[in-house]
Amino acid sequence: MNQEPRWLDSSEMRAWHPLVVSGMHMFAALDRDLRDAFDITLLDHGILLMLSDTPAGLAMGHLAEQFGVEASVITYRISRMQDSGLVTRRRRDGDRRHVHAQITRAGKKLCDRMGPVHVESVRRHFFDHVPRKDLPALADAYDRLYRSQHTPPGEETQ
Amino acid sequence: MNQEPRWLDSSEMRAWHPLVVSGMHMFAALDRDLRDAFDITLLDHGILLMLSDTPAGLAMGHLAEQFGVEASVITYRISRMQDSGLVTRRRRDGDRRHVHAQITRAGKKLCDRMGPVHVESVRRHFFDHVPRKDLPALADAYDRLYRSQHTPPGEETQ
DNA sequence: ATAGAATCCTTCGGATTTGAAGCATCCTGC
DNA sequence: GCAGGATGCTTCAAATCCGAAGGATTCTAT
Repeated sequence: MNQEPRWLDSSEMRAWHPLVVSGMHMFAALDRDLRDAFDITLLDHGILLMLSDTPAGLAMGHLAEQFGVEASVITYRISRMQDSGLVTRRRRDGDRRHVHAQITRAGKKLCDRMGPVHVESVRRHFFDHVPRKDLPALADAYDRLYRSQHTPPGEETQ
Repeated sequence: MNQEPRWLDSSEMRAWHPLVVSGMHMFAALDRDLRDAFDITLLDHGILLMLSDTPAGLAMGHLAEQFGVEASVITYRISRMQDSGLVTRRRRDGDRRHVHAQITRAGKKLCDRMGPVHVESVRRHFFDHVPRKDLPALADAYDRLYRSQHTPPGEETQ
């Protein structure tokens, strides 16, 4: 225990500082653009997008785990979006502890309206500044990161 | 005006979805680890780190721009960290509108204590899951992104 | 069967973030 | 000089997020 920490080497350091700073910057910018145009949060946008891919609905806990926020945040966000008519709550048969959030027709409609604006935002704050040649490595790296986050430990197939 | 939006092609799409979702997830995890261990926010940690590299202090607005948050957030955070004795406010000679935040000895000390814990967190939530071969591309991409964010428009050299 | 633990969601108080409004200081053109 | 605008920071109300506590449902071991 209490070993010498595994400090970053120069190669990692060179990647890390810009990644964390410009990452925070980028997420803030995407959030601001969505707020300005649609009065909606980047988190809400992500939730809606995920729900629009899953018409059967998703459990609250699953959404919380996806984005790494507390369960109470999802409860709150789904309630607000329910007030706006974008999603509904539903208890499916089976485990009655689960509550599934489901997108409504209005929610889908909003998603469609947000698409073009958001994709422009994504370009302006990310892709326009990143050379194409780096994309495969980015996709590879984040794909692995994604799987590591969303794979229950001890279930890595690979 | 009002052209067809520049949708993401398949290569971009494959990079984007994991990037945004696991990015949010990762930042949340880093934040949680720092809160658990030091009762401090990822943003505060970033501010302290940046101030520890600049003993002369930095203007509030400069910090806000770095992380892409509202100026009022910096005012609030610096006030709280001032209450904890981690930073001080100082008006330098010259433009008396500027207020410079400056790290204290206690702030530096906390930075030193956080270092080993945070670097482990960074490894666990990022580098441990990203192959080394992708690092150069990541560094390149985020370096360009960083410069695009922190370069006043019309001042791009090269 | 049933008690106790585990899981899933919600509620609630406190802390943080946002965005608009306000104050002080600096710059510009006259 | 000096009025008007621009810039930098702060203040304030409202929205959001966190984390602990609570309620309901399911699982596990006897």
